[in-house]
Amino acid sequence: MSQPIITRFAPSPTGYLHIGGARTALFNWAFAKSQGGQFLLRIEDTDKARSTSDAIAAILKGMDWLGLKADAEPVFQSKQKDRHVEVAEQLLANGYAYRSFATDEEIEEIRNKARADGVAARYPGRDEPIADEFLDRCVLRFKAPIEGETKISDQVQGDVVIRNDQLDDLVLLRSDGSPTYMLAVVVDDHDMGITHVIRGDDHLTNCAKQIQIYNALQWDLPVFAHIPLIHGSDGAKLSKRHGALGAEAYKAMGYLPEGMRNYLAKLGWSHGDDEIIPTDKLIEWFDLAGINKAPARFDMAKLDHFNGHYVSTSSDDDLLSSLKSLIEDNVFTPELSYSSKLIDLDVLSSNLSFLKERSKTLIELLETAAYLFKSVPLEMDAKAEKALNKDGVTDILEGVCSKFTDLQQWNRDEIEGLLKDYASEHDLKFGKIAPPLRSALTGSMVSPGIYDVIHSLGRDEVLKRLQEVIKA
RNA sequence: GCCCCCUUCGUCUAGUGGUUAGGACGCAAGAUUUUCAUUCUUGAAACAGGAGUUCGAUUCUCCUAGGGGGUGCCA
Repeated sequence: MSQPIITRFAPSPTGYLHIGGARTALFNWAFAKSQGGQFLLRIEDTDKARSTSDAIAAILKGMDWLGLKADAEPVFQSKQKDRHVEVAEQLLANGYAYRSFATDEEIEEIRNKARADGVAARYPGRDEPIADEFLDRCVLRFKAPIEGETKISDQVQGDVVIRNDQLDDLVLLRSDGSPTYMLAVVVDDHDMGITHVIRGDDHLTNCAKQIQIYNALQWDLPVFAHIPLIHGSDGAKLSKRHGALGAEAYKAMGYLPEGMRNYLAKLGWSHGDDEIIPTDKLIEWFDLAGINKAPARFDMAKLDHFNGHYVSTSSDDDLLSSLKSLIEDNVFTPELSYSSKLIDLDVLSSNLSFLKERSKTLIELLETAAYLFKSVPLEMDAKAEKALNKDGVTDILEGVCSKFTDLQQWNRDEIEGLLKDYASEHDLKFGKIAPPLRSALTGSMVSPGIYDVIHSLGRDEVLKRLQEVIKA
């Protein structure tokens, strides 16, 4: 039996779960699932000054929304401190680390000199012991090899070779005794039995340093896969300006986790020409070989396209629960033109079949459904007003109104038949009667199909809205 | 500065020495239609540049340019 695959997503809790992090998490999750392995979550909070509990909560919520469930409780790196220190001391005992002290000015001088020489920095204490008086102010540095080179065998980047003289003596333990990220990742990945490290390629150079630590510890290396970063639409680093929002923000904008997953999966990974990749296919198809080496740009228009697909193909039940969750959050005030308090979930639920076909996001869907929750007198926009002011409109509305009153069965087919009959009886083109009806019923010239509108409103409301316009 | 990575239509990508360089989003035009959206059809649109290697390069090598990352007692 082969060794089970274990991956992890290891965000630092200094902000929300942004789009790049979400994709890294998705890749780790998809890879683990595709291999029948486990996906773990580790919160890298070794920098206590920058870590916040709000960020932890946001990341957890984001993961949850995206449907990326870890196979175990999250590991908090800060809680592994003792183990990190233990490993650091082992490194010191074996001659792979040294205590170092230098003032900020001295450090800067050392770096400037190293930079001028084109090599990485080395620090006091490396070759001779540090004076006793400084011992309590020392950091513990890794004594990185100077000769030779370090090779990263990366599943995405291929073999990347970096000369050892380019890799500096990083800090393992800060002067207050706390472990740094560089030490902690190595120890935690090892202790958690991580077999595949899939992360952003901003860690590529660091990876070489980490490999040196693995070697000093005589630990086996995990498989590395450094994926390119996501850029904004202008090619620059992703920022708030172009979509580097938290996962929660995408939920608020009406995106579905499925749509997000599909879009994110396609951003930097491909499976031939396949575009629509539902989650079960993603799990079936995902592989490291399909990951692209070039960075990708974030494109909202394509996200919309994928999302629209999932909105219109989701079952009404699934859609309703997403809608409920969105409405409960009540975070879309600026997105929606009316108060979410007016939304009647039962009404919404029974009309999802035609609403979902024309919406790319849930917000769009709710916007399309707005006419359902308005009450007379309706606010008319300019174009609707115009359609109602044409000659003969009142006659048409009155005629249709009385027909509606007598209609036996209030269903779509009957309504369609009624309207068509009315049109032919009065020798009117359908284009003459639909616009004023649409205006009177929705206050707008843009709406779902007129039969759906009429049917969804119900007889009472239809008559009420028509009469309101007729008497005006 | 030094080190590392990247470069196919506007965008996401397929491609792995010989293809009319394919698909998707978006865009344009047309069809359908009661509006909008959908759907359908059609169209415009790419191998960053330069040297090699080769009978033949989008594909292999090198250089240049551009972009990104690293170079922290951040992760």
